[in-house]
Amino acid sequence: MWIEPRMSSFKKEVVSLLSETTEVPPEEIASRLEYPPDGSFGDLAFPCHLLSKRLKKPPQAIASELAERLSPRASIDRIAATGPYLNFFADPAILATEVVSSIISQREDFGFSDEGRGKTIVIDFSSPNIAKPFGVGHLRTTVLGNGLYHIFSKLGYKLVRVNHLGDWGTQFGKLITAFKLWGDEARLEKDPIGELFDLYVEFHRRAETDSSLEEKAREEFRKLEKGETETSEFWRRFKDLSLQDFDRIYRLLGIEFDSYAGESFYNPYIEKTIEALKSAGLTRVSEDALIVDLEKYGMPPCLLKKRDEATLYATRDIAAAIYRYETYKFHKNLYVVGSAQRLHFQQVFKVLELMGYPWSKDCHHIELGWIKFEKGAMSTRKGNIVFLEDVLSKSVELVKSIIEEKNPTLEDQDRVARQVGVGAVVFWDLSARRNKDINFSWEEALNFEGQTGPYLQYTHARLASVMRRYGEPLPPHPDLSLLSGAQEQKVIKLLSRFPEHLQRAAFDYEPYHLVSYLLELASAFNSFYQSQRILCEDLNLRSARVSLAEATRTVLKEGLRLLGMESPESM
RNA sequence: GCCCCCGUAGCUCAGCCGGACAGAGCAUCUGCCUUCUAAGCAGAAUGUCGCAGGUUCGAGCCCUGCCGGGGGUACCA
Repeated sequence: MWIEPRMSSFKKEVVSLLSETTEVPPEEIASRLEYPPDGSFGDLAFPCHLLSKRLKKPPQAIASELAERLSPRASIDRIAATGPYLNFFADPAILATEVVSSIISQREDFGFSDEGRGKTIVIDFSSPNIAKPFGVGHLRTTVLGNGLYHIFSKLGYKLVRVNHLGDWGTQFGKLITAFKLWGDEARLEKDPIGELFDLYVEFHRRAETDSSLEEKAREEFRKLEKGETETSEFWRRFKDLSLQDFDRIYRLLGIEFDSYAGESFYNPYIEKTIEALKSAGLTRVSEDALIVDLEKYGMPPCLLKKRDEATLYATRDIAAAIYRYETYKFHKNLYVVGSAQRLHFQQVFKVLELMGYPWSKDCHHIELGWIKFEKGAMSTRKGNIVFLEDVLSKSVELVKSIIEEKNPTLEDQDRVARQVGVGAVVFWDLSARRNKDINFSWEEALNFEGQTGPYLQYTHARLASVMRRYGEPLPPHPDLSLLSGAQEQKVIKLLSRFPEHLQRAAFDYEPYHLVSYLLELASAFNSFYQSQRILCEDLNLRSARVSLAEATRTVLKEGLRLLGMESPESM
């Protein structure tokens, strides 16, 4: 059960009041409290169905009885029964003062927690395959992993971002074979990824009719694993060229890694790992392959070595997990990888458990849905793929033309276009829960209206603009109790919930929770903005509203940062 | 065959632990820029929550079966 670790003083008050009178433990009360669907019902609701069995009374009676007995205190303004619900209303003045002033004073640290102090989380994400183009399909793991990195960091954890490059395996045998047969040296220099990609597609096309190619590829990979010079040279070159290409994309997205230890990195640890498995009596030979039998656990066997002695990715993942524990002593070890690999990770984690590692339970596969095309799935092998770089640059171009049309005098247009263009694509990817398959369409990924990244960025720019117009230091002692209007209160209530949404996003490994929260916040603010003037005549009210605007700006900006997006000051 | 995920408005998706009338955005239609950025706001319209049973005071949510889509199921990752 998810227990919310931090509460506003209003919620604490409600919890303790209810707990005292009903003798239900505070934790249970806290976990049962709901936000009413509509503000007119109240700010927090306690469903009395829960007590109805114990007290042998209908919930409606319990609610009205409790409403009679309980008296409001401190930050609780009013208590009322509505049907089976007991509704609590927060004191608007106290709430406004508490929330706005704490955001103003804590600034971007608002929502920070030290729950993760002294704990390390290893997060494996992005992990593209060397020598293949970086497709939109790779966006999910990259953006989601980066989001989780920011979110957990904010909760005080120390994060180790690992880019587990796919730089090993039979695919390199294929590439080397193809390059030897049909490679174009000059083109490799000029357009490395393009050349390698075409060779890869060519290989698979020809392999359909020529089965000797697959055999040649396996032979090349065997040479690579043995460290033969000529083969290793090819590999090294392909890898370096690819990394340069990826680096360009990571810079555009503002993503960094702490380690690029990919599959090849663990090569020296493989034999040791296999020996450990053997001496633990876990392995056996079956159909000429070395396996760990997992039938007892309802899973197919975990393959460690193929018939031809070459290793598989399960072997490398086992070695990598052990390495990561020994190196980082992680509290959690996360794999942000497509759900297609679910069984693979179940097998790997089970093998680690059988090896006697108690930390195997701290390894989690953060499953992701696919990015699909209307016309069937993407496949690198078949060559139908949309390059992420094309999507990003198209988006940036489109933003540029919109700026020219809407805000031609804007300074630093290229920079803003990049921030907004990239932000739109990043946000699009985060705009559904992570295990959902999403369809790639240019129209949707490059939409800038409604629930989109640019909408949030625009709201931020608008706030920044108001603050510029205000042009003075923040008022030192605003009377925040003046923020009693319905729209102001709605924004304030949402601001107060930022920490819990953050917490929930971390708990579920689901940045989407943060996404939907930010949309709600932006919408509530825009609603307020449209109907009330912030820089109004009444100076006391102006001070209070400016403070509210600044608090909203702070939370929006910080939220966007956590999602890996920038917040332009104007756009 | 077996296992897993998904099915909610024309489209894309929310719906927290079973709880108040099933909600947003896009698209469509109607208003609002001489006042803080209209990439915005206000409003209208749109539903057999895949189908059939069951559990429950109460089911979009839990259980069973079926239908449809996707994925996995020993030498790709």
